[in-house]
Amino acid sequence: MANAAGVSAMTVSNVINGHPNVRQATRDKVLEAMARLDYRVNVAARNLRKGRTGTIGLALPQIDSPYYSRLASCVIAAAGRHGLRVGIEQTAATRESELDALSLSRNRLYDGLLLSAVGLGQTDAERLTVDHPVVVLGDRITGGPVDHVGMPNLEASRAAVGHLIERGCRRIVLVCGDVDEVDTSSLRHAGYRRALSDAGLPEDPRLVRRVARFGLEDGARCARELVAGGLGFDGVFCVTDTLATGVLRGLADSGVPVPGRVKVIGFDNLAESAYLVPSLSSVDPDHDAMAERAVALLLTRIEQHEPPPRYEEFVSGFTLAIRESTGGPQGAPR
Amino acid sequence: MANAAGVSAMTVSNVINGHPNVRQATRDKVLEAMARLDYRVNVAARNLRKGRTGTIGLALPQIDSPYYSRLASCVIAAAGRHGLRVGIEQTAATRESELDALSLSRNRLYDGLLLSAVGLGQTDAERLTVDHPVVVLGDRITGGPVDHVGMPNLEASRAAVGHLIERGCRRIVLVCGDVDEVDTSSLRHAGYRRALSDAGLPEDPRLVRRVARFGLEDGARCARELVAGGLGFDGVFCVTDTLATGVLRGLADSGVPVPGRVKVIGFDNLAESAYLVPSLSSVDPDHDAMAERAVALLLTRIEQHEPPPRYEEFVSGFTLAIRESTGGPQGAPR
DNA sequence: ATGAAAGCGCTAACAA
DNA sequence: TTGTTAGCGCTTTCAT
Repeated sequence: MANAAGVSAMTVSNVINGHPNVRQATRDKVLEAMARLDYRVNVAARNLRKGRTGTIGLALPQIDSPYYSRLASCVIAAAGRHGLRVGIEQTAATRESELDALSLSRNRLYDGLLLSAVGLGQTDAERLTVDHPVVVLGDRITGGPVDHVGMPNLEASRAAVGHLIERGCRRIVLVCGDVDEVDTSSLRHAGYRRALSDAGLPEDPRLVRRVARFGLEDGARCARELVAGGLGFDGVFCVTDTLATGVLRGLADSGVPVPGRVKVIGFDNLAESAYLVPSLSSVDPDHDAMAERAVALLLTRIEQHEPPPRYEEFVSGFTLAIRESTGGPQGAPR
Repeated sequence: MANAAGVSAMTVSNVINGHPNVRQATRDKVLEAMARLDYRVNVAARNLRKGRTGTIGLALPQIDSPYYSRLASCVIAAAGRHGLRVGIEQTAATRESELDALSLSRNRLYDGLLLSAVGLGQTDAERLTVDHPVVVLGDRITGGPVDHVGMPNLEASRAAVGHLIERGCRRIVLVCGDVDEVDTSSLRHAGYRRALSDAGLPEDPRLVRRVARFGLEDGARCARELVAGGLGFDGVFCVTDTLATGVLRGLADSGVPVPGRVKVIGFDNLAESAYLVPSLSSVDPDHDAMAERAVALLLTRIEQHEPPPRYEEFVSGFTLAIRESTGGPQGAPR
């Protein structure tokens, strides 16, 4: 390539990287040769030389889920704005695969890792203080010793349940996962309890329903069991929209009208939620802000390779999207 | 690293790559040193030397859609089975970005590219015969000169519409995109027409509804307009489940009972479809088979770098998932 | 069974 | 402004 343009490799490099000290005539000569030979830089060689790949890893349980695919989309967009590309690693929510994803960065496949932790817990946090940048997403690991970007779990859940109460619900079910560890379920459980106590409503532990996984089928089954159990309830707060979608279906299976007899609200505000019948009310966290912050933070850590003086903790804002499932007026968006 | 183990770099390399000619004692010595130093291979250096990255690209319009995230999931799984990783490129369905994705492989970031073509058309097919392997997915480019993996569009659409007819529908709407070019819409349009003619039903061009995009909102709007238009129809075949989900919502907005007055069937069989109210009947193509075939084919092309003697054309099988929206018995899966 | 030499294609540092 | 030198860490080839 350099020969073809009649210059040195260095000059070609300077042209490609837009360095200033190249005469226009030389630049043109190089560009012409590049076009003529259909030249492409060899990224592998550049990576080796620079010790950077320009790619960050995003480890998440499964891309094949409305929530995570949206997260991925936001992260890819944010990374693109910073000139980075994104490699996706699916961990199936297992602790082991999440640790595997870490070592991929150590292999210098990635300059840094965004880890959506589900299998790892707070006790693993120290394993994440490795020699390359890591930013943790999700609710399992917070407060260091690692940078973290998360959601306003407690406040948003409190607002969601508060909304159900405002709409007249008095016996409100919480559909969540295991609440014994610090994670999404326990934090949102805390918000649920807070909202009840705000309103002076009693807690009935039988109304806290735990599901093993956050799938559509789990929500549907849970709702059918709930109705069959004959407990009596007039509101349901689900810790994810996917669960809530399943719950709506399970309630339909059981002949329970929504929002007539039971009101339902979810969390995540998936695109699909606005188009369900009835449309699903939901907590809408600021996904874009989270992704942007996570990528920006990771990039900072990549660029200054000393260990950070202090660990960053970012929590996004949120709004409530009120729709038919809690008696809101709206059908589908027009 | 080599020094630490008291051997040459070559021996370390042989151990890492599992070459046979290493004495057990030597191997142990190396493994011990690797563990002690927490050694990781430098993938960039390996890539440079080998001229391969072990990563394939997957270019698709947007990861943030139930259909494409599922495709990605299947492809990542299939690639994993073949020891490859996957880089995802979002093209926003534009022709330009799809061509960009091509040059990323030329940069040797990827060993080959799986291109889910939406912006490119048949006339661009020749631009895809480049010096690195490409397999095209989707319905825009078929029959070479490039390898292609696709769906049984005509037969599956014919079966879907045939099913509506069996269930008593006589005036069946088709919701699709532009049918003037060869693509998903035109192929499924052909299947629709075939099913009508199979049954001796007349075609009414007013029942063919074109939408600009395949989003939830497009389906919903289309359904509302359809009802408002007062045409009279008793069945709807949508070319994607996302459109169908929107249509169900639009019909609900218009007070039209499904399946009572109108029956609806979609295409793709998304996970969500089984949990809608009513649950959505759909064509279920074999996504896993497509992904597996596409990755296997790409790998073949990567390994034998001569241009292929002939271009491969793979079409997956399909089944129909019959649910409530066409009068099927099932509610949500139990 | 192990090692030495060479070089993949690029760019940082320095020299001209 | 341009070129020279060197080396990133690995693996292919060939020698021992």
